[in-house]
Amino acid sequence: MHAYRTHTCGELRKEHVGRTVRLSGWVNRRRDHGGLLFIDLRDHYGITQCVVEPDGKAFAAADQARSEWVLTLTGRVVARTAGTVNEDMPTGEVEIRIEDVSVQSQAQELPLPVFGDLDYPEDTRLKYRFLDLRRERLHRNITLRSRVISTIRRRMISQGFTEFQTPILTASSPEGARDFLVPSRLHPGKFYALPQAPQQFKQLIMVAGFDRYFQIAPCFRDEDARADRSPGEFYQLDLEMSFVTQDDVFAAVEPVLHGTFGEFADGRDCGPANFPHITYQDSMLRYGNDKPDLRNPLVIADVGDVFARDDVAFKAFKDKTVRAIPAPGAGAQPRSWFDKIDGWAKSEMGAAGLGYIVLGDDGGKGPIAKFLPQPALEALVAKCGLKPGDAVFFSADAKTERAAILAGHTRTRIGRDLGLINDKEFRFCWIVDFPMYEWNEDEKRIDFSHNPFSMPQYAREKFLNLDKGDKDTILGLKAYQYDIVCNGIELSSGAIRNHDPEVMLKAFEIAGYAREETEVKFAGMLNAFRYGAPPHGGTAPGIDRIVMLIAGEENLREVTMFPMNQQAQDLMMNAPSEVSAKQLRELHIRTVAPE
RNA sequence: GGGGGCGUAGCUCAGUUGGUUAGAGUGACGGCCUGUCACGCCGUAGGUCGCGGGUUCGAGCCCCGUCGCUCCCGCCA
Repeated sequence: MHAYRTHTCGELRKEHVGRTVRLSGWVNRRRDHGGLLFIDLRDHYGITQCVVEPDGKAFAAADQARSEWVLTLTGRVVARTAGTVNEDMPTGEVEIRIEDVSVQSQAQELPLPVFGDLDYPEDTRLKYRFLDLRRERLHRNITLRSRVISTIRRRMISQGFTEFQTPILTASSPEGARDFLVPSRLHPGKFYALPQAPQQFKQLIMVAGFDRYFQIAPCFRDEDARADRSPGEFYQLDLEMSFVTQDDVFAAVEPVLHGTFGEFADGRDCGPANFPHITYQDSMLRYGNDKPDLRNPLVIADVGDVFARDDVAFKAFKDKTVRAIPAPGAGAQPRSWFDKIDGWAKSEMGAAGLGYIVLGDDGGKGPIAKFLPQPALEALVAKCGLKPGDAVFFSADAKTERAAILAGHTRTRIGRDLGLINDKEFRFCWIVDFPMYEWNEDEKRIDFSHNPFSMPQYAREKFLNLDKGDKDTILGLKAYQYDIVCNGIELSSGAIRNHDPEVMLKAFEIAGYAREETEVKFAGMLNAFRYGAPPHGGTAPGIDRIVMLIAGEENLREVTMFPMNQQAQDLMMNAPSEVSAKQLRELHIRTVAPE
């Protein structure tokens, strides 16, 4: 007989009755009846009830065992009598009569119980991650993650993509997020950077003629965390294709994502196989962000012109962008509901507040209703598609973008509050036509608004002839830049790339990088483009976010095996940590305490 | 860097208007129990109420500061 097990804890059924078997696992639960001792033994595969009576020779040893001890139990499989069968367990028709107990490992009193599904504090869960991972929810999520990655690989390969690895130690690049730096021992004062994404490498792979690349790629960005943004590191399904238009990329990615979600949907509706296209501009207006949750039926309307009317005397909204967020049926909500929404906008969103109007059968009610005479109210109702019993909130700001963003948050808040969001569906869309540049008000200059390597949607000759005086034209330029969004989560960002060295130098010049500087910073890629570069493009869906959505979780930590906390610390491994003076000397590094 | 929430037993939480010795469940330990599967019953131990200061006759509760966790804003090509 094997030293540890003949079967797993999830394996035994009626047909095994009579066999002598050996199981190993953790004590999930112990029930002591004095005259009868039950031990539920758990491993990766399941749980099996084991039982021993006081006159059995194994009783004394079994009686010692406590939660989470690791035991090897040997005994005969017996059928449970009618009435003692547990129909909730796959192994519930049988149990093991314990004849021999071998203690492999003991456990101290647990800081985090494995049994049960209570919530525990995040820092405890992170410090004792190995215990949390034993619990059903995380164990299931992490296993799901593996299956999702496995199916993605299979789908990519079957579509003719080839997986390659790219360097982890590379060069820092300007633009984009803050880099993680690694000091060089051999080159004093110089640093490697961990890749924010294998962006340049995958483009070089296209220049190298490999045609269709993908990788489950680790990416590193030193930016502050969010629930859907892990601190430090995350994984992308990085992919790139040669000789493709934007539509070719869409056609390649849609079946992979839609198919993967469908495979694990478990009854949830994944929407159409071809994702609808929404322009960036439309998305900002109608949904108040560039990652709309299309499960939410609310649509924002621009109503600045209503408040600009001569017969409307509400000064606070004059000369401002005003966006209206409908709240269908909210007329039935108590006054406190409206106050709560308004208070939320003030405290959490830093807004001046949200005006609102409730539509009765005989006109509008609410703090600002009196400023709208009947014709203005009718115009508002028509624009927002309101009916009696509905309410409408207003987000107003002198800055259009601020008004739009507040409206977006409000749309989300109201959609959730009113229970309008169906959590049994996935709604995908492409956000297209992102602006190439944006105005940086703080530093009074033009910045790339997204990926600096994207191809502008503008004729080559005209683009090369742009100069500083064409600011309006430049800020109006769109790029072949697109995102995939699912249920309000940005899953993917991609572009048709700029493979023309002259256009690329010009693109950087517009964003304030001298030609010489661009030549140095992107020497490898620019140089490559001068030796025959195919038109190419791609995208990079976030693996962690895909798994999070499929698992129905709201936080990436629930689908990450060993996550860091919001302050980018690993509480289990104690990272980051101090290093020895010798290590620092070797790296030519001296630390300076913050002020 | 800024804002919101939380912090009481190993763990999950309650704790009224500021008022006697800070409670419950769970876990741990001991005892009883032959069919449980969140077993049940009895008992014992377990507390710097995150930390520091203040107000008060009196602070878990009020005020100020600080630390930790978390969510959000900034940031994230």
